[in-house]
Amino acid sequence: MSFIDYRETIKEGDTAIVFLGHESMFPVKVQHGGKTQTKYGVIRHSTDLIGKRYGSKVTCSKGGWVYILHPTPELWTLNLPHRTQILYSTDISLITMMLELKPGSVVCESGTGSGSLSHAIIRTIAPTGHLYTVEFHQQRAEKAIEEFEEHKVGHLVTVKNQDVCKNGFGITHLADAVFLDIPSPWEAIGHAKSVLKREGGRICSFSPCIEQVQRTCLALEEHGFAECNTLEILLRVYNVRTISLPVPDLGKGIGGNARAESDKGSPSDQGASSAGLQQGNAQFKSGVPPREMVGHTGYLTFATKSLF
Amino acid sequence: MEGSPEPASPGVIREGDFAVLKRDEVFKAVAVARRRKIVFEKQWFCLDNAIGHIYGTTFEVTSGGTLQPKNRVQEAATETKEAGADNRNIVDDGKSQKLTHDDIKALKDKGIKGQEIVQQLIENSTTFRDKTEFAQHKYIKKKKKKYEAVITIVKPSTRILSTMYYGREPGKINYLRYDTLAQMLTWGNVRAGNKMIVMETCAGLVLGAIMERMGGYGSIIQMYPGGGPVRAATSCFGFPGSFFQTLYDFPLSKVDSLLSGTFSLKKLPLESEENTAVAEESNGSVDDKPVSVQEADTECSTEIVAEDSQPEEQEIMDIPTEGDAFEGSKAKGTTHDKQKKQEERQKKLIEAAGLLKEKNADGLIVASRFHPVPLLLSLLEFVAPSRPFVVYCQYKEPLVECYTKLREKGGVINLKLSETWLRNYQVLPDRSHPKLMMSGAGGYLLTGITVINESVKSGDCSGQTDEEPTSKKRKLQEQR
RNA sequence: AGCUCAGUGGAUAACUCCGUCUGUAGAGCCUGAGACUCUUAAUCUCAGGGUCCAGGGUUCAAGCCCCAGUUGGGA
Repeated sequence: MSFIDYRETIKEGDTAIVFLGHESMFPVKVQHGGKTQTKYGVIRHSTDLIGKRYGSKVTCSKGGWVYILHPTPELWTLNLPHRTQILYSTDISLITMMLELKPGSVVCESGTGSGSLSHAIIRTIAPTGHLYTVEFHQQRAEKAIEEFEEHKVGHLVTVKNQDVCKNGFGITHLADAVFLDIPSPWEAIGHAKSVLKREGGRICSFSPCIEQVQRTCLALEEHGFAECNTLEILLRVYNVRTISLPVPDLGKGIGGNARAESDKGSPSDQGASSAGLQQGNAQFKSGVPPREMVGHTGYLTFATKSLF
Repeated sequence: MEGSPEPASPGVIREGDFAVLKRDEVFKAVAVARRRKIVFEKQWFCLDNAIGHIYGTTFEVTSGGTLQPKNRVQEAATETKEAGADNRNIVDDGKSQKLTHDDIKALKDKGIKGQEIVQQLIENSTTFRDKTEFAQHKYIKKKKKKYEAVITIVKPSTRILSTMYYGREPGKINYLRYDTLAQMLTWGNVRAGNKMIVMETCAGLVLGAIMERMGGYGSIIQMYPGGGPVRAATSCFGFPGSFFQTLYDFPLSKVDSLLSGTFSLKKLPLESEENTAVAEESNGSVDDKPVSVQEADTECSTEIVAEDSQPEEQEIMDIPTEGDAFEGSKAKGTTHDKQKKQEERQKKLIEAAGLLKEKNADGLIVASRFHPVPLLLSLLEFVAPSRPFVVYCQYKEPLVECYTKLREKGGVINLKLSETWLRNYQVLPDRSHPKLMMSGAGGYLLTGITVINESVKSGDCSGQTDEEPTSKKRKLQEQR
C-alpha cells in the first residue's frame, strides 16, 4: 500500500479503508492478530484482510459485509483524524489545477494542519517532486511527520515546525508553487516570493474572510505578483430520486361526455388528457439537492510571480 | 420603532392573538392564552405575563415557567485585556476548563443568571486569555447562546411565518422557500383589489401571504383538493374576520364540470327556500339540460353574503391549533346545525362558481404537491387576458412540461422558468464571509402572462404554428 | 439474571422508529376533520405535530472535528 501507487493485495502495516455504505467508512491499520469491530460484526485482520485483494467484499462475523478499499488522498480526506479544520477535495481540485501542479513540481505549504491537502499535493507531484510543509504548532507538525511515514510518502515531503510569517520555508528559489492556509497570509507574501523559483511560479492563499483577502491582494500587488485572482468554489450534490406527484382530480369523470363536444375547442379539454396524465400518480426521476445547505469554506486567491 | 411609546392597542400582545415566539433563528407560532403551557425549544412556560407588553419584547424564562421582560440596557462591554497572537501554544487536551460538569450543573440549579455563569466559565478557563481576540469573541458568543437563552414575541407576518415553516416543517409547504414565495407575490402582481385564484397545498401559507398583500381588498377564490381547504398556516396570521368575507373556496373536483357547463350541486338540501337561484340550479341539474350558473344571480348573492359574517365563523373552526379551551362549547353538532352549516357552504359554493364563471380573474397562483400541468391548463381558463400567473413546483421537470404544453396551446406569453438562490452573511470587523448558500431546495417557478388566444378563437389550427414564432420575435425585439 | 474490560453504531414530534444504492424534514402511532357504510364503530382520504440528548474542549476570523457523561441496541 502506498498513497502514490496502487497495490493489489492488502498487507501488514497498510492503511485500508473499511467501507460500510452511505457516508460511513473509516480507516484501519492492518496488523497481524488485529481485530476491528463494525456494526456488522468483527473483522479479523489475519484471516479477513491480509492477502486479500483491495476491493474485496469481506464478510463480518454477523453475516454482514463491508468493502475494503485501497486508500487514495480523496478517501483519506474523508477519513483522516481532524486536528484542525481541513480542506476538502472540491477546493483541493481547484488549488491543484490553478497552481499548475504536476509530477516533479516543488511545492511549499503552510500550515500543514491535518495534512488533507498535503496528501493530495504529494500524490500529484510524485515521483520526482517535493513538498516542503511548515506548521507552527509542534504537536500538529509531529503528527504529520508520523502520518507521512506511515503512508510511505515520507521521502517526498519535509515537515518543519516553525512560523512561516517570521522564518519562511527555510529554502530559497526552489519552489514552483506556494500555498498559504494561515490567519495572516499577507505577512508571509515576502517569504513566499523569495521561495519561488527565480523564473517565477504560482501562489495560492486560502482565507475564510473577505477582509483577509483584501489585505492579501494588496500585499501581493506590493510584491509584484501578477494575475491576482480570487475564486470560490461550491459543490452541489444531487440525489437521484423517483418522484411521484399525484394528478389532481378535476372531476373529469362526471362531466366527461359533454366535454368531448366542446365546440369552442376549449383548451381545458386538454387538461389531464393531453398531458398524458391519467388519474393516479405521475412518476419521473429527478435530481434533488440534499437538504443541507452548502457552507462557505473560504476564498482562494491566486497570483503569479513572473520575471517581468 | 421611531421611539414613540404609543399605547395604541395594535402593538400590544392581547389574549386571543396569534403570535410567534422567536429564539435566535427558530420560530414557533402560538395562540396567546392565559394559563396554557407552551413548549418551545425544550422549555415550558406560560404566556400570561406577556399579555399587555408590546410585540418585539424580549423575555427571559424563569425557572417557574413564567416570562420576565428583559431590558436590553447594559451590554457589559467585556473589555478583553489579554489576548494571544495565535493558537500555536494551545493544546487540545480537554483539561482547560476547571469547572466540572457537576459544578456547572450546580450553578444552573442554583438559579444563577446566565451572564454570571458565562463569566465563571471564562474565569475558570486556563486557555481563554491565550486565545486570539477573535476566538475569545466567538467563545463568548457561543456560551451566551447556551446560557442566556431568551425568547422574543413577534407579530406574525409572511416574512416570519414563511421563514418558520421552511425551517420547521418544509415538507408541509412543499419546500417553498421564503425567497421563492417573495418572487411569487411580486410576479403575480398581488395587490389590493385583485380577484385572485389560488391553488395551494402549503398548509395555507401561500393563501395567507396573498391575503396579507391584498389587505382585505378584493377577492380570493381558493381551489382545493379533497374535502376542504387547509388553512392551518393562514390562521397563524391572525387576520381580522373581515379578511375572510371575500375569501371563497371551490373544490377542484368540480372544475371540469364548471368548465364544461355541467356544473351542478348534487347534495343540496331539499329545502333551500330562500335562495331561488340555488333552487333553480339544483332542479335544473336533475333535469335533462345542464343549467350553468347565471352571472347576474351569483353577483347578487355575493353581495348578500358579504354583509353577514359567516366566513369568520368558519375560520374559527379551522383554528384549533392546540386549543382545548374551546372544546367545551363545541356542542356535538346537532343534525340541525350540521344541515345549516351545509346550506351555508352550498351558498358560498354557488358564489364561488359564479366568480369563476366570469373568467376575469386578475391572476393565478399555484403551489401544490399535485402535478401542475392539469391544474394550470384548466385554471388558466378562469383568468382574464393580460394577467400574470405563477406556478410553483418543488421539482423542475413538471414545470418544463408545463412550459412545453403552454407553448403548444398558446394563450400565454413571457414564460419563464426560474429558481432563486439565497445566501446570508456574517458581517463582523475583519471577519466577514458568507454563511450558508441555500440553493436548489427552495423549489422552482414558472411565470407568464395570459393573452387572448387568437389561434383558438379562429378555430384554425394551421395558423397557430405560423403565428407563434413571429409574435415571440416581436416581443423579444421590444425587450431589447 | 447481575458485575467488570475493550471496541462499534444510535438519541430531534407527546410516544416509537427510519434501509450497506453517498435514502434521516421521512414515517408509524396519536389527535382532529371530511368522505363513506358495516354507526358506542369500521374503512378510506386529508390534516395537525420537527430544528436534532446534555456538558466540556478545540479548528483561522468556515465543521463532514474531538473527549468524557447519560440512555438504550448489537459481538
